[in-house]
Amino acid sequence: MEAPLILSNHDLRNTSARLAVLGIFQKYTYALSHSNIEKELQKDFDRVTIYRTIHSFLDKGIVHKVMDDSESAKYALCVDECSSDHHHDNHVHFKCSKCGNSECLNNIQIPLTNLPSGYIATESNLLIEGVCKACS
Amino acid sequence: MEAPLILSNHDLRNTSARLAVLGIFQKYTYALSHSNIEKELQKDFDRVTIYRTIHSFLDKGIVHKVMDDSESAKYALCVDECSSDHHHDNHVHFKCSKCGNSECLNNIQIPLTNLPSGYIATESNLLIEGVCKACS
DNA sequence: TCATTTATGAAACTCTGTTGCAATAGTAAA
DNA sequence: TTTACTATTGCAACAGAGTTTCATAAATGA
Ligand SMILES: [Mn+2]
Ligand SMILES: [Mn+2]
Ligand SMILES: [Zn+2]
Ligand SMILES: [Zn+2]
Repeated sequence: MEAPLILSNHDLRNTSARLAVLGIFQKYTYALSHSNIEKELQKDFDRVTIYRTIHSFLDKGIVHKVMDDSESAKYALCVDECSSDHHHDNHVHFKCSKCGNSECLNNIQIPLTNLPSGYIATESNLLIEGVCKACS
Repeated sequence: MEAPLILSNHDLRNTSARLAVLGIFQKYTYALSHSNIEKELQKDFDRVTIYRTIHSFLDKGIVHKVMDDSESAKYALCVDECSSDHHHDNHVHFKCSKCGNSECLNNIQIPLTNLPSGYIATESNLLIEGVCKACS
């Protein structure tokens, strides 16, 4: 979908910072951190603006957080129709130990796990590490 | 096992900082961050010493990193015989959204997942969020 | 006890992320 | 198109996590 339409569909104003950041997310197939995005941007937006842009995308369901054992948070585009109310990101994340990239395996569901009695699951998050298709 | 023995078994010198930090890990059933440990310590050790202590425990296989969507890294004692060479921590981690604690469910194995061709898994990490036994 | 090696404390630093506030830009209605 | 309103931006200042360097202190084994 076109970036300006994505923004208005998610009740966000069409600003140049948001269009630029969204364009970068669309360009890459793996999860990006704040610093990845900052380096990739042509025009210099303020660091804080980039943080706020990521937050608004997260809040409106344009991106989701990708867990990773790295120090800084990473984010990737949501594929399904996500909204402020609900994220549909029950897929597996794969981190390649060669290239370091984390990607969403959108077609692979996280298996249900039998928990001990007394534990109630509401969300789950599976990160698999290894070697990705491009690196193997 | 006694703390001094654990240290020498893992080729670490018996220092007061390490004994104190190890004692704190043994006291809690959930994963701890650097700042959790710092607050819990009676004697004031330097922040850097605590960081270095955690690193040496991680390196020698006394603790393992516990993934969590929180900002700072958390660590918990290894149960099996872990070493510098290999961590045996293929268990599930459970984060309670009420108390905020992350614990190791050492008896629950992470299920194997069918990856697309070209992907090779070497490690996996499953974080389940919900309500823990104590809070439910 | 002594020599050697490893650990610690202190200071300075980097990187990530947040907050408050004044200036600016987007939007929808006139 | 112009206006008015509100959301967004840039800037500065801040807080927290984690690292590096180096001189001093403590642990270990001889
Ligand atoms: Mn994803
Ligand atoms: Mn664990
Ligand atoms: Zn790769
Ligand atoms: Zn709980």
